[in-house]
Amino acid sequence: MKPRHGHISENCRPISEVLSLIGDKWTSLIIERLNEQPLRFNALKRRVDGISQKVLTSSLRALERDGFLERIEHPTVPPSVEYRLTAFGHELAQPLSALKQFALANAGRMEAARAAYDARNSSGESSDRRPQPIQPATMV
Amino acid sequence: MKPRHGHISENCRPISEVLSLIGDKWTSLIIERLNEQPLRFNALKRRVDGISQKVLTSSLRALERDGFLERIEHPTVPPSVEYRLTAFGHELAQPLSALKQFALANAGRMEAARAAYDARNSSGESSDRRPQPIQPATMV
DNA sequence: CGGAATCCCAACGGATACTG
DNA sequence: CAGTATCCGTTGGGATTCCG
Repeated sequence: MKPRHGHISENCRPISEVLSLIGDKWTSLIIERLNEQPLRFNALKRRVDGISQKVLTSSLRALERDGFLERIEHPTVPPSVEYRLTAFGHELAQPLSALKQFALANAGRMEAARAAYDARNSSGESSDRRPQPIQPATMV
Repeated sequence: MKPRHGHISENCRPISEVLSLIGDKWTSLIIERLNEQPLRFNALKRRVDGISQKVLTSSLRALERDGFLERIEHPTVPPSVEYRLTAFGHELAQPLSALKQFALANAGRMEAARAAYDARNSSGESSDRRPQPIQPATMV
């Protein structure tokens, strides 16, 4: 995808580039699926439930551009296009998988921490820091 | 930060949550800095060059909410607030660091792949954004 | 089937300005 | 020092339509 992360100082660039690539809503899921097996466009789309055609296309292009996957066009009728991770892509999938393992293993802790935080601060909030109805902070 | 990633199918949720937290422009850099040592607000801001106070604040809040860091307010004058990763936060820093190592080790390959891709379809433009101007500053 | 092209809006995030 | 509050441009990405 695009370098959503604007200008970043020299040394942070690589990590920022990778994160701007995989840190979006869908790309990590795409990599997971393709790390299992090569897939055709619509097969992949079906397995990444909820993704739009537009976003899938642009995500695939971005991954292809950075060398993480290859797009193989079969000259058949109707058209058939296969996407598969390159060796480089499978390498990327590893640290990404580690992050996923962490996430799965600690989902409970995160949720608990959130619940505690939200209980601590004002009343119930679930997902986000919002405009926040300002409150008489301290003093029960 | 915010769950920028909308609704995602059940089993992918944890990874999407983590990525929506750290996958933004700045959070991973914040975690890196705090993984080295606890820092006060402005010290941290100085070390994450270019970040705005608003974004730093909201990022810190998000990390605090998920239990990855703690905010320690010292009742001094002038005010002094220390941010430090929790044990949980240091755990998160590990897979994140692995990703960074991958990024650093393969920055060249990515750039080469991009150059090759862009050369290949240099019919005016690639499907995505060009590289961006960069500024000098601090580390990763 | 595998896209490209458009439209559109909510959000991310930068730049001030102000405060305890 | 460590934040809040706002205004506002930019971008991500969903929905829809059209094409080879």
